[in-house]
Amino acid sequence: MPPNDRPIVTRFAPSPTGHLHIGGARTALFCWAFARRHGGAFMIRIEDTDQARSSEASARGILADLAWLGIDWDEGPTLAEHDRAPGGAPLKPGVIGGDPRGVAPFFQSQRLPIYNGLLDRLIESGHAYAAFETTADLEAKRKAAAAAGKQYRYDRAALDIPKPERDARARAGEPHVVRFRTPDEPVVVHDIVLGEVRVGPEELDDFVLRKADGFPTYHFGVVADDQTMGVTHVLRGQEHLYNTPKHVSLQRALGFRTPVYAHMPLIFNEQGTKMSKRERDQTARRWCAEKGLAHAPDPVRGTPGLDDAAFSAWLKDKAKQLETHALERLASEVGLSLPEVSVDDFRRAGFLPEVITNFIALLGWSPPAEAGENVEKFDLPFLAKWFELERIGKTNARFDRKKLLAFNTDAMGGMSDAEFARRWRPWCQTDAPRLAALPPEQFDALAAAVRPRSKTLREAAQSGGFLFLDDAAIAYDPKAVEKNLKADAGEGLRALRSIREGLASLPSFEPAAIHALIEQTASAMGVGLGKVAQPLRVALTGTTVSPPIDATAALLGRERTLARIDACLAANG
RNA sequence: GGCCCCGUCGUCUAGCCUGGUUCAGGACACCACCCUUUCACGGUGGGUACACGGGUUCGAAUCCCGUCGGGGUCACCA
Repeated sequence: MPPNDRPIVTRFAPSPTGHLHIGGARTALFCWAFARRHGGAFMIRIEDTDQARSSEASARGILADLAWLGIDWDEGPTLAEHDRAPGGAPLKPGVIGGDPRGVAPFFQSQRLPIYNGLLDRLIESGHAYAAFETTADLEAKRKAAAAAGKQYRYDRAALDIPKPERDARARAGEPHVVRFRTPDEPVVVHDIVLGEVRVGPEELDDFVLRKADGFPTYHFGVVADDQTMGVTHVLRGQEHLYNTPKHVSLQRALGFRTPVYAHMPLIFNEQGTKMSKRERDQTARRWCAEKGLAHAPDPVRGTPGLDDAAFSAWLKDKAKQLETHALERLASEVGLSLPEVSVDDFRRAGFLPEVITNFIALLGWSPPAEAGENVEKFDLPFLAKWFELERIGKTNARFDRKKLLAFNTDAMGGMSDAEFARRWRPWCQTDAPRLAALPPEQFDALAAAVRPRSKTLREAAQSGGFLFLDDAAIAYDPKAVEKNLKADAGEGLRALRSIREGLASLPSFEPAAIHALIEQTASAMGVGLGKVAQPLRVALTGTTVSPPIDATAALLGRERTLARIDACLAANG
């Protein structure tokens, strides 16, 4: 299947305009898996031709996200070990990336001479020409076409200018773009996933190859680079299907090979629309509108990005997006959880990288029967062993966060306490520093107490929150107090006083001893365990939910446990 | 709107290419029960799908056509 007998080279070519999107991660994963499966090379190329939106920081972030997922590249920008996000998938130590075949640079912004050389050839052979319309001119023409109910296509007005004059004006430095003279012939694309896709010449217009700023457009950059960098297989989302005829047509004009194409189904959100960053703003906006908020909630009101003017403008305009930090501060302040859309969102939400790669691999792909009956849980080596383009489906997939969560829960449940602690620590270092600062023995004990009942690393961290309450000023949930302390003529309070005595004189303040004491207390009172455990839980945490109560008390230690019971008795007794 | 792609449980999918072994298998979600010191986990059981309509065929989820539905795309963004 590889064209000729060249070794397979796949590439993932993100444009560095933000975080790595979950859909992009799947594209990268499939490119990676295909290369691994066939002993080929996987390359990263940064498509930073949009000077206004691209940033080096974004490129580095995307690289770090890929490495975190466990997707390594054979060729491309290098990423040093210390630049990888903590807690990522195990990858060989050292530097990822490099240039074994000598096809660098990997940033398109550094390949301008290559594009310009190719462009000269194209202009020379009459396949491309300079055009001088401004963006405003074109916009007007588009509007006019729309008003007339007609399909807009570039009218080739520039071709009416005699070639010598065109070239002279371009040479003289008049601002212009270079357009491709699209041949008047249909193009048939052979796609591994979709089959043959035929596009007539009336569908293709003379698209731009080089922008007025001298940078190539996506179409031109891709075609030039895939050829010069020896790419054999192009895997990308179906939203690119219509670009492919353009690329094939260009390849012919340039005498280039056409790589094998595979267009993958799209990933949708719960609402059945494309997953995008906007969703996060929409979620927050909807919430604020429902609450009838006129300005940001007090603690965050007026903080950067959340001043009254910005907030109300954002609230009214669906197209507006809050600055990332502002949006997240707002959400965390009001306890709203934003839908995750980028890999980093998922990382911070406490998902494990191997779970994410497993899950997204299943969006549009499934293992062959030979790999086992109904296999659904698998790791990267499995994917590298069994991945085939032929098994990529055609139908768009909805991203089901509940299923992802179930996968993550299973993965955490399958870990030993020690392994969990080892994996949890780096996450806490970046996302829950208070926990990471705990003494190692206490951290490990907390990890063990919290692991079996947590679905994500973040949830585990939240479960440990009780440790950081002020012993003397715990906020008691009124309903919990009523039900567990005051009901039945203060039965809970009696249990609390009784267990306090026992706790004070317990020789060893270990979970097992505490557990035994709770049992004794309960049986002495002639009640079930819950009648003792729950009041104690309310006293220690203010709520009815916490890790196992014996572990909770042991983690707190005798002194703080007694202090909290006394404070509770004082406040509610 | 033009062009194109897609259409199996609520969701992700297996099966479709090479019609019968499938009154359609798995997973998540859901419901019920069990377990239980909270919250979770876990266990057992359950309901739910071949979009619709025509063909072809002894026989269709599987092949063909149409309808409807969903999506993509129509930039000096990628």
